[in-house]
Amino acid sequence: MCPRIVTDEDRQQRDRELLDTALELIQQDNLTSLSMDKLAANVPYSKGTVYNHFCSKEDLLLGLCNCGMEIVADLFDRAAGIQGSGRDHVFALTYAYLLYALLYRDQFFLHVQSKTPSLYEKGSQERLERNLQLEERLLGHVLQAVEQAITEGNLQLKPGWDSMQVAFHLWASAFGAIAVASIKSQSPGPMRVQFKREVFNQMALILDGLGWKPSTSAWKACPVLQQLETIYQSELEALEKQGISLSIPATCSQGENA
Amino acid sequence: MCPRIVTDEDRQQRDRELLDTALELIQQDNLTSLSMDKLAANVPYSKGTVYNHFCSKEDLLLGLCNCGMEIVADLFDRAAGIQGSGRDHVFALTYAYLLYALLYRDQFFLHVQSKTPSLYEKGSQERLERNLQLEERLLGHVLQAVEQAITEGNLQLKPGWDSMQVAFHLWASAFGAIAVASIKSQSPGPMRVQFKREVFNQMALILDGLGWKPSTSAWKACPVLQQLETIYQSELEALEKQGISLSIPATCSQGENA
DNA sequence: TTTTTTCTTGACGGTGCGTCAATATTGGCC
DNA sequence: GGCCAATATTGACGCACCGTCAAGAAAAAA
Repeated sequence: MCPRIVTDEDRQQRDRELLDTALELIQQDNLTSLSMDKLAANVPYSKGTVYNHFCSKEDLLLGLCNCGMEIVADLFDRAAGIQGSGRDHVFALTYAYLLYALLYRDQFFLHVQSKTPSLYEKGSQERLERNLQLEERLLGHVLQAVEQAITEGNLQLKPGWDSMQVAFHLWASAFGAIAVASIKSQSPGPMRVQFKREVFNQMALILDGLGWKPSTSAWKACPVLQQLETIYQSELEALEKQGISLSIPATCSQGENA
Repeated sequence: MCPRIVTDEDRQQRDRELLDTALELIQQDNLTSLSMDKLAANVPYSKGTVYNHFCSKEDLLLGLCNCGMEIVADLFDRAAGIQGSGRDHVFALTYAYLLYALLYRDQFFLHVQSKTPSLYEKGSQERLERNLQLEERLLGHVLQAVEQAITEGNLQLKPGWDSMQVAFHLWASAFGAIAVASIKSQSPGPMRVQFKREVFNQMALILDGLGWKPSTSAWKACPVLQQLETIYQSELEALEKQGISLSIPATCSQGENA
């Protein structure tokens, strides 16, 4: 139809088209059932052309992962816009990340896989770089919240620590809690804990451990939750359609160890 | 060779033989390169017989995951045997889990995957049950440390909390930190944090957040580390052979927020 | 020895990944 | 317009992998 004139917009647009179709296929079935042939069959291009955009299946997965990280970046951007303390912003980021994990579970776990040799060894240079960029951008939001708390005077770094370390701990802790919550709430076995609620409790524990003031109980009353339910209204509605509600923080058991 | 007499020991023994060969193949290459044909080719049985033991590839992976969990269970058993406070035991369990993740990375991540529909929907009933049993056993060790701390008087549960919740947070936090550490220390991108060391810092943060006494600095001096290096001597040597050292806790930056 | 039961085998169908020679499309040139 | 070169597209092909199953082998029973 239109060869030779693909070098710019066209290419980007078809990239998106392919990724969007792939995402649809994932949502219809699941990630493991996605195949390059299936993608090619559901798109007005042939397999060869698909391989012109993604050098391997792993590269496609990397593309989907990056797609997801862009969604998170957008959620984080909105979280950064709320009115509130550094601690409020940590809460907002956690909320956003949990929202993402519940809405896009496959892509959430792709984020881990993208760091694994089996993926990144077969991804294109271009997409790997984008992956690092996006990671940087996400971590930047966390760092910003940490530094806000420091300038507010609510957080004093312990000797030998820097903000990056703090950001790392916040990230790792949120990831762990959300991963376990996301897994446990959809797998067989005993369900002894309200996992989604515990995500926020865990962040509170970390913050308390860091000596990050004010203490946890502030979350209950503060108007951040209402702000969040406003800025994430469409995402929350999408979640409700899937039968999942996220009315956790209001009933969050609080750790009042001032 | 010997049909009809397979109903008991024979079957178990071949199960192990198959799993052991599969583990060898994984260590030679990697998890993704493992295939049922390859396994059958490296074993004195045919593919059909392999499928007599594992109803699908996913079932084999589940078997490998269980294998790994048994290793962890063994490490945890040894950790439970050390002399020390509840906090020391948490430290020891963290140490053991990190050791496991570094030595058997693929199996560590299989533990997550085993909770994902794409795996557990195709696993055999038998192996799924065993998986839950093992999970129970591992969590039991964490619970035990929590309850030891409570009876010692070092940990007082906040109102509305129970030991299971505490164990969940310890587990999720350790998992997150170790996962991120394991991933980041073997993938491209900036390396701004000594990830392995931070695993212990993160646990300290959680403990501090829980109000779990005594405060963190105790780890540095306590004789637990020496005990650990004794009971995990062979594992540490195996790790060194791979060029990874685990001399972290001694230089662990301590959070002294009593 | 023969029959029956149990276990093993590997060839086969179906699917997925990635390649590449053949084909189609377009821009430039005469 | 007609022709050439450069580029994009196609889908059939080779290879690997998963899971099955009819045919066959081995042991126990008769």
